[in-house]
Amino acid sequence: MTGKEKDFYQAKANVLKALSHPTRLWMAEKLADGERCVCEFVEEVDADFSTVSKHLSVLKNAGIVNMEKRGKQVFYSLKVPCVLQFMNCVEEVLHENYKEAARLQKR
Amino acid sequence: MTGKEKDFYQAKANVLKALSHPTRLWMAEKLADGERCVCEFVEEVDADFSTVSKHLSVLKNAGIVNMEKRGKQVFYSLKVPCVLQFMNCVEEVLHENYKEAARLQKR
DNA sequence: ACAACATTTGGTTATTATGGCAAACGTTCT
DNA sequence: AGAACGTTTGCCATAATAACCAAATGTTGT
Repeated sequence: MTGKEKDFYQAKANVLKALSHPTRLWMAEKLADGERCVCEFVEEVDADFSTVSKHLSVLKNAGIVNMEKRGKQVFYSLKVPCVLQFMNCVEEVLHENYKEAARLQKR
Repeated sequence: MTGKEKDFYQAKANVLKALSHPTRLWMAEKLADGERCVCEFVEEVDADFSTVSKHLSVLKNAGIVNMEKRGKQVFYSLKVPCVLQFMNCVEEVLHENYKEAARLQKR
C-alpha cells in the first residue's frame, strides 16, 4: 500500500465508520424518508439530546447528510442517498452468518 | 427504536465496522482478485504479522471472509463479494466532499 | 524428536469513541 | 431586555481499538 493509496483507503474507511454505529445507521435510514429535525430523533432514540446531536455531526462531517437551520430547529437530510443501497448486502452478510450459526448448532 | 430493532442495527453496524479500517478495507478489496495467504498481506501492508492476522480475523468474525488452512499457510477469501459493490458509492461521497471543500476554498 | 516456518494469542500501552451532564449559543416570542 | 426553546460544545469517565512484542500453537520436513 503506497502513501496515496493509504490516504485513499483511510478516507473511504472514514465514511464507513460514520455509518458503523447502530444509532447513526438507524438515523441515516430514517432520513431516506425525508428530512428530520434533531428533536424528532431525540424522541425516538433513547439518548441524550447532546448524544444525538453529536451522532448527527459525525454523519455530517463524513459528508453523508446535510444540515439546514430553520428557525429554532436544525433539519438534517440525506445528502448521498446511495449509502443506503448497500444495506441489502450487509443484510446478506447477516443472513449468511445466521445460516452458518444454525448449521454449527445442529452438530 | 425498539429492542429488536436495536439488535438489528447493531448487527448491521458491526459488519460495516469491520470494513471501517484502511488496512481491512484494502485487504478485502485485494481478496476480490482471489484468495491470499496471510504472509502475502504482511509483505504488502507495512505492519506486524500479528496485526495483519488480527485484522483478518475481524473480517472473518464479521462474516465477510472465509479462511482455509492448507499446510502451513492460511488462505483468506472473500465470502460475500457484494461488500465491495458499494465502494462506488463511498467514493461518490468522497467526491462530493472534495467538490465542497474546493468550493469553500474559493471564497 | 527436533528445527523451521506460518499463524494466532496474550499482554501492554497509546489512542480514539461513546454518552451523559452542564454550560453556552442562537432564535423566537412577549 | 428577558424567558423559553432547540441545538451545540466542553468536560469527564468509561469502554473499545490498534499496534507492537513475545510467547504459544500447529504443520512440515529432517
